[in-house]
Amino acid sequence: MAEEKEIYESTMPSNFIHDFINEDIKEGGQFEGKKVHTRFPPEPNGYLHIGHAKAVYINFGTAEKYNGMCNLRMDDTNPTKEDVEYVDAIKEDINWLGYDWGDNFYYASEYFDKMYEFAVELIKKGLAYVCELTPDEVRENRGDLTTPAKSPYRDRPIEESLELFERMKNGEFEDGKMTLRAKIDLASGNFNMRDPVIYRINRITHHRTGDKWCIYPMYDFAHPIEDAMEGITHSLCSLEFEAHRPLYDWVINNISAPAKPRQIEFARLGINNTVMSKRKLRTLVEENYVSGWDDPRMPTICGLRRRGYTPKAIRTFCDNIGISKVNSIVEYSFLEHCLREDLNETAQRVMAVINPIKLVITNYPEDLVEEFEVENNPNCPEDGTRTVTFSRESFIEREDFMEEPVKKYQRLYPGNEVRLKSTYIVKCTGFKKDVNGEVVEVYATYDPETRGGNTPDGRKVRGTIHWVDAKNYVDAEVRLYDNLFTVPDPDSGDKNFLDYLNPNSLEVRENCKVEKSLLNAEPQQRFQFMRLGYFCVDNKDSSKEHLVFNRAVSLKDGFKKK
RNA sequence: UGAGGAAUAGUGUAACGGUAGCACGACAGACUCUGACUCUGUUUGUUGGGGUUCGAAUCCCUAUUCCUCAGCCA
Repeated sequence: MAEEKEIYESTMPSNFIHDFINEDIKEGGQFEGKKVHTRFPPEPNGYLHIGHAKAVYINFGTAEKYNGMCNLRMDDTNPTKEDVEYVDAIKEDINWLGYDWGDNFYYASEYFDKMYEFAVELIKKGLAYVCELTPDEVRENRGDLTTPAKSPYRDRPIEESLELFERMKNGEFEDGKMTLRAKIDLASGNFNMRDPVIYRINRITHHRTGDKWCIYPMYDFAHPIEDAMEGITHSLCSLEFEAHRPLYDWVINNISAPAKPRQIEFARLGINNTVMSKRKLRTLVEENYVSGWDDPRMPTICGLRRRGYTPKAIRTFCDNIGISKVNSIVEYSFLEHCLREDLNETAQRVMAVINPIKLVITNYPEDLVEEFEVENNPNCPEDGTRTVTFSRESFIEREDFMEEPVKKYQRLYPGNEVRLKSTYIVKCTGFKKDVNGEVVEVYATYDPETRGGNTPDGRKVRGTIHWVDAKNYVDAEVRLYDNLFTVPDPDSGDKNFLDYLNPNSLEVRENCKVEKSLLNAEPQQRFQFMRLGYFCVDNKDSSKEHLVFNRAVSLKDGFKKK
């Protein structure tokens, strides 16, 4: 997959975050003279999806634009859900998207010692205390929108908290028995400030630190420290952390922080007809509604990759959806547009028939086989040509013949002429039906004067259809995809999102006929099947013996909609 | 009900007191050996109500709607 890596020049349009950064780095700004330093901090507990791609784009893209740096950091402060399995997958996906963190790869767990020290510092300053409330009791004492919280342990003497915290660390108390809480403001309208828990006891083997720790810091305490330790200037995150910013700043301002990063929040990405939450994606995988995290219908990065998406298409998508603080839902068709735009430039054209029916040219010699040169990409003459063979019998799409044509139909029907792409003009003379009344063969005659598909007499032939020589083809399996969900927003409404699953999101065509040139196709290679769409060689199931193609996206069809 | 955010064409996003623009979509046409691509044109918008100003999407007031927060998740 390394060959997919490209160097991009920054095309990132400006946005409100860049406005803030410009203020910060100019003369007199809080980061004057400093290099812009961002970070992308996924928790290694699942696979990255297109929503993460936006966050990756914003953090890495911003650093790139300002000639700064972006760290990749695994935010592994809660071993309960985390696993190394995800670390490598996350790295691969970010890399594939075209971003490079260089040596700046970190784990939040690297800072556990430092975080412990900072916690002790807070206790010593009288800004944190050990609390013995159970989770239920904490909830009961939290108060509500108008009444303040209660915390019976908040006046515990500093020395006592210091001792208890150390004993917490040493494993003297059972899980959940005690927490360390920051002493802030029990009456705050912002619940995050009502003496938030910053350390909990949790005896779980951590995938990095093993059993060294039985206490783990909470996100709100850990994250600002992680950022400060790495010299992050701008900590860019999504909107739901807005209410956490006062706490983020409180931590930074009350410990001996080596740096004072600035948190800026942006709206996360929503796309219609799919779901984006890790929990729901996990459900789809674990309950076998899809074949895995990389099922081509999934909005995961690995799913999109397998489907045939390109890093460039995803980056263009991010460039064009913009960055703001408005919660919005982007249309899935816009993502598809970005893919078509890229693949139209780069994908080689080939002919494939995914719903075959036999076409017999009755006046063509039985044993003649002709060769024709076909352009690989008419929009890109420098991509050259390839040779295809043509003989008396070909496969064409069933949809390209109609016994009784509908209005404006310009393909094959009795008496009508079409061009077989690059070869001859043929005229439909008849067809054969089986006992069920199903058309099984179409007959036509060809006009030898039109070799190459030209009309020396200047007559207009409206339709051009693709075909595959019945003497020279390869069988293939083609997988066609539709939206995973039938409604724009499966999350809304009273029903479970699973109730909106599209039963027809996957259609497998086993008996497809493709050009022989496709025998040399590599996994993940993308093509335009003429008139059908852009297809990608499946990176798991395809082999020389059994070719499998995924349709990444169809071509726009100006006919159907009329 | 407390706190914090946000409202610009169907969708997304600009305009930072001075002509509401761009992209996608839709529609119409041109071109075409892909009913694709490309090209041309059309369509549709500042949440409501007040105010300040020569001038308001932008500033002020007010109303409305939507989002986030009461995990020992991140």
